[in-house]
Amino acid sequence: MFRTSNCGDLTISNVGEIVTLAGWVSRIRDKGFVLWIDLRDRYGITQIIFDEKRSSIEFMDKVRKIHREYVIQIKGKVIERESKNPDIKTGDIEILASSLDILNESITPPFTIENNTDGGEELRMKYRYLDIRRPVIQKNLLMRSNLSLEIRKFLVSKQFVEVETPYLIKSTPEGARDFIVPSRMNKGDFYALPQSPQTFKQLLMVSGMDKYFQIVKCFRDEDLRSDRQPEFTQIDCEMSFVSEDDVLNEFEELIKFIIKKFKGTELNSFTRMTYSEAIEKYGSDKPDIRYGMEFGNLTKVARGKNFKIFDSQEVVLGLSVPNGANFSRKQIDSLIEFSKSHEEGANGIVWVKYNKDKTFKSSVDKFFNTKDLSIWAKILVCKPGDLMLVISGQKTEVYKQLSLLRLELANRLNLKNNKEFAPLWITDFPLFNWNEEKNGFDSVHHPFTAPKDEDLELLDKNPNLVKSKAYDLVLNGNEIGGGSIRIHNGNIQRKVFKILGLSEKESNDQFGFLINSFKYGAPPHGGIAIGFDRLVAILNGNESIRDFIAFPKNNQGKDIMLNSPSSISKEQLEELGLKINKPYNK
RNA sequence: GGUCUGGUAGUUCAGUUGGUUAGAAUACAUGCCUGUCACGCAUGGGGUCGCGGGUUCGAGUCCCGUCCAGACCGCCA
Repeated sequence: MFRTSNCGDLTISNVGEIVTLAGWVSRIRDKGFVLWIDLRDRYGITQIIFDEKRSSIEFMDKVRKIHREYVIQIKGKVIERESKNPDIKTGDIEILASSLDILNESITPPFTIENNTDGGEELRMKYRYLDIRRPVIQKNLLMRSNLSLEIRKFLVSKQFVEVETPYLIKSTPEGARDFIVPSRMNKGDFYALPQSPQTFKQLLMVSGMDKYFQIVKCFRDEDLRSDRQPEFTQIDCEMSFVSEDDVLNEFEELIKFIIKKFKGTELNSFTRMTYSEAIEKYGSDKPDIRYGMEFGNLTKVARGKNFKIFDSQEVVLGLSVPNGANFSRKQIDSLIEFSKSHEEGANGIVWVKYNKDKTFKSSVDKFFNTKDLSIWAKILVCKPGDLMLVISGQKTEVYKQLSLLRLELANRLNLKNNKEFAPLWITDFPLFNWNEEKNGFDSVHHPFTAPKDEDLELLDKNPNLVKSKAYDLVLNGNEIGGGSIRIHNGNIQRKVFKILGLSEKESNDQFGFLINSFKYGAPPHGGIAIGFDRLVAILNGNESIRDFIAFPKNNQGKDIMLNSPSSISKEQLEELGLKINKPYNK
């Protein structure tokens, strides 16, 4: 038997027992007369003691051959420590070793295997198997495992059925780029990896599966971010005979259940906000509502006061910074600098301090008197002691700029509370947006999203104004899920494809199977997909998802441990009927 | 595709206006240490300053190119 206990097991109640432990050598503290080893495994750390008085000299010599990350097996007696360590679970005891086996040696690891490692990102990824030895990463993966288990339990209790859908599917030019897989048996043809199991889950509804879910890998060949990987995991769900409210309620319950289970927090009903409301108030379709600073529209009241900049611009928007009146000139300048530094940066920011003594001090005192500024303060819900920041310009740009400024302020003022969870539903997205480049409409969500019933007529007249039955789930300023009620009527589906610029032939080639299926009695249906990686990360107060994925890829989509992607042999290429263009043929 | 930041010891970083033998911490090795737990103390080894070119009497430092990494924009139905 390799071990009778693990390194997190033993406590004061085990004193006197003879035990065998196995694990990795985390730390060695050699005091000469006595030597301690911190033995580590997934379950914890147990201190092993080797003592000159109680062990032979030969044994001590053997012990001194051990180094960090050696895999050792220890037999010994559990004893109570003379000086205890209250910081760890096993801190009251130690093992007085009587025998030692070195199961495997280790060269010196390239970085320290500790929660506060000295290793940089790249090195950790190259030696990810060592990185995962760090308790903090193991904790993340463990949490991920538990979370997926609890989600499965919840969904199954709600009569969802997990169905696996294929990974080798058909490429469609709509939406994100596909990862492409060449077919050997059908030379010149290609599979694509799914961006999501979207069409399959809809077909499962046509099949009468009623409630489907899958915790599933999805693939998108787009550029990465700290919260975006080319392959990622979604909690993919679909339900039949449901309205928007039904889906929102069901998954609100799921998120509440998760946060209660893992964070012990009881959440109230989620805020629901239409897309246009979110833009009006926060300039973003994924606002972080943990802190206020909602926008106010000053266009009407700020114009006509001879301040030419405002008079000449489309909109004047502002927000109020809590306790901002004591900002120094330098702080305000640096905010203005920040705003300018962005690509679509603001030309300038007008600031107004609403002092504690209810006087105003502003950069536009020449143009606006106390009465004017009091009106601004009312609109921006600015209290004495706060600071108003005002931007003017072209509408969409001002919203963007002010939204960026709001996020920056939250960072600078430390307004993001990691322990707080502020979920939010965004509803009533537009169905289409205009794509200047292709001079045509794109789906905001995806082409299977149903238009609002009351907007059906607008499909023909003015697609721009059509609202959809789409919704996003936002948590602390991160989009963690999105879905919609789908089109289940072939005619409407065809019409939408047409508006998106697909010919009859193209839509039949790409989605004929789906439109056909609708002819056989498709039930009304809808669903949602929740980003599992992001959910795990955010539940742990982290916006980067890499530390919650066992083997993530880097910025360039590379796995630097495997050194992938990589070239393939001539023989493989031939077998697939592929030829690589010169510049890429290394 | 673009913008910004970085690349110096195994690792994380410092390195002034271009000027002597490129430093610190940590890791590693050796020795000491009667209760450590980020143990402590002493000693020691360890460098293609990412790579290529240029300016200069002289380049880690300045210039050009290039590669790599990270953050962001575009992109992500």
